[in-house]
Amino acid sequence: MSKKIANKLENFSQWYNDIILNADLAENSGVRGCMVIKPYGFAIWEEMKQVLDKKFKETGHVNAYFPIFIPKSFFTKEASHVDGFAKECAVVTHYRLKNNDSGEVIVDENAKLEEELIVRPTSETIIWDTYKKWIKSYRDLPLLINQWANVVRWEMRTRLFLRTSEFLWQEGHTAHETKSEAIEEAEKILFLYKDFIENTLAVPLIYGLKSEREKFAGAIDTYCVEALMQDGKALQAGTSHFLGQNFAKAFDVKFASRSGNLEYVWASSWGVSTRLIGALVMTHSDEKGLVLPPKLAPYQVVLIPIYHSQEEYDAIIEKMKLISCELSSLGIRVKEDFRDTYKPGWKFSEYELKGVPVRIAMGPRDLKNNTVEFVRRDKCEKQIISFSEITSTTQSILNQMQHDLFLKAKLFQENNTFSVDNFDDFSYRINNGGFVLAHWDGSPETEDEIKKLTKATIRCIPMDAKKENGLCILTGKPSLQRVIFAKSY
RNA sequence: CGGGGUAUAGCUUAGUCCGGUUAAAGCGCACGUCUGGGGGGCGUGAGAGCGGAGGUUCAAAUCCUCUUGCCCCGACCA
Repeated sequence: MSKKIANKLENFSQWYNDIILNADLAENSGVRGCMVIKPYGFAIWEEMKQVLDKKFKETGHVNAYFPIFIPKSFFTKEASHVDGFAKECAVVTHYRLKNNDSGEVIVDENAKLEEELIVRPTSETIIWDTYKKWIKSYRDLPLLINQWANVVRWEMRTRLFLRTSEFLWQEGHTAHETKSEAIEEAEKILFLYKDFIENTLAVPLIYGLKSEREKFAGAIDTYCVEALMQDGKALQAGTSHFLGQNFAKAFDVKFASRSGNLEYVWASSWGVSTRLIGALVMTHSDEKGLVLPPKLAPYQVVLIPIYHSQEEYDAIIEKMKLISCELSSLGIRVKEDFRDTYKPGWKFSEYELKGVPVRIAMGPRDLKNNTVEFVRRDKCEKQIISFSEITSTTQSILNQMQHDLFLKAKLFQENNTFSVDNFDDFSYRINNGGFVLAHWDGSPETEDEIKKLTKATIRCIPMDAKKENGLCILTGKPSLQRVIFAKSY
């Protein structure tokens, strides 16, 4: 092995970086805090986009595109929104360069913008400024729009996929006639995300509401889905916000209601980002490299010939092309790696690093016996199967693997979820990683104090949890239900 | 923004303390060859003037000054 992957238990961060670099998903760029998403990593994002986009369309949403630049005055209209983002905004102040006397390129100070432009950290403001023009009557509602875009948040410390200064995401922005419709929309999307992430990414989640401290700047309520990574830290995987009438009021978006009154519209917004690729890596991968759930794998099956002579090569390739056609016709994504410039062993390692779910190899021995060597990535066990079984075995293994990855991750999550009733147990569990269910008195001050003492934050307040009287682990004040704490990314 | 570290070939690093031939190695790359069921072996070769600027010296990767990038810790972070 010429490529080395750090031990996952000893150095999780290094392991994570090694997986991404060796699987060729992304790399750091010449721009501080920004990454290059390489073709293989982008292919995974494209798979995600395709599945999600279809779900959005099926639920009545349409795509559109809004500008990347937001005039500062728009941005400052919603007070809590500004507070939330002010410290991490990139600002465009000039529109021209020139050469100075020494021939260096400098900013032309005479080309200062009259009003600075904010590079969008999210698009609520520009979108609501636009919606004001679009919404006049209840007949214009609901307005259900999504956009696929990049956003910029000037982060102090960055990590590939998990936190970069620029990232790709989708953001949905909807406008509704009534409060309950907007809430219903926010919840609908929450469950759409949950379904997508659990069934397609095979990443098990917890879901619920964010606390006052953790919710989106400008929202009334933030719903979230959270996943537990293999190092015991939580990762926010998606959020959906009920915005109330906050943005409608800030941007004066009113509509004539059925009863003829002018009313402010009700809003939601929601998003998931390329961070999901980070979640995927940290949930399933192992010491050998990336492990991809079949539904998202750019290649679900890779075909690798093993041969000595040209005659063997020709005969094996001919057979493999038939297999390839047959699998493709079933909608299975197949990669034929018939290159003569790399050896079989090298290819085996390469596709393990890249997490391709199924590897089918065929050598002279197989050709004679009408068999292939079949290996599924998560188990890495070889089995010899006959030609006639290839399609059925592939189909069932892909399904099984998708299922098994989820179950394995789910089991990990369950084994690392604890319920505690006093602060000592709480600290102990938090330090060892995992989700910790505990009573909390509901005050932001207590949440802050717990964060200061243990670095744990409230990941979410479960929506479907049974009510249970208890005492706050920090203050001893009464509490009606447990909330979920964890250290997080 | 505070504390610490680091910068030498495409990559990973040695050399720096204590200045002295043509700056070294592994991986990768190219070519040849033997190979071929798990990143194979052997041989040949190309490739850097040591982050940048200035200084000390007969002589600087090595010493001094300034500067820049990156990494880690902290602060910060929906």
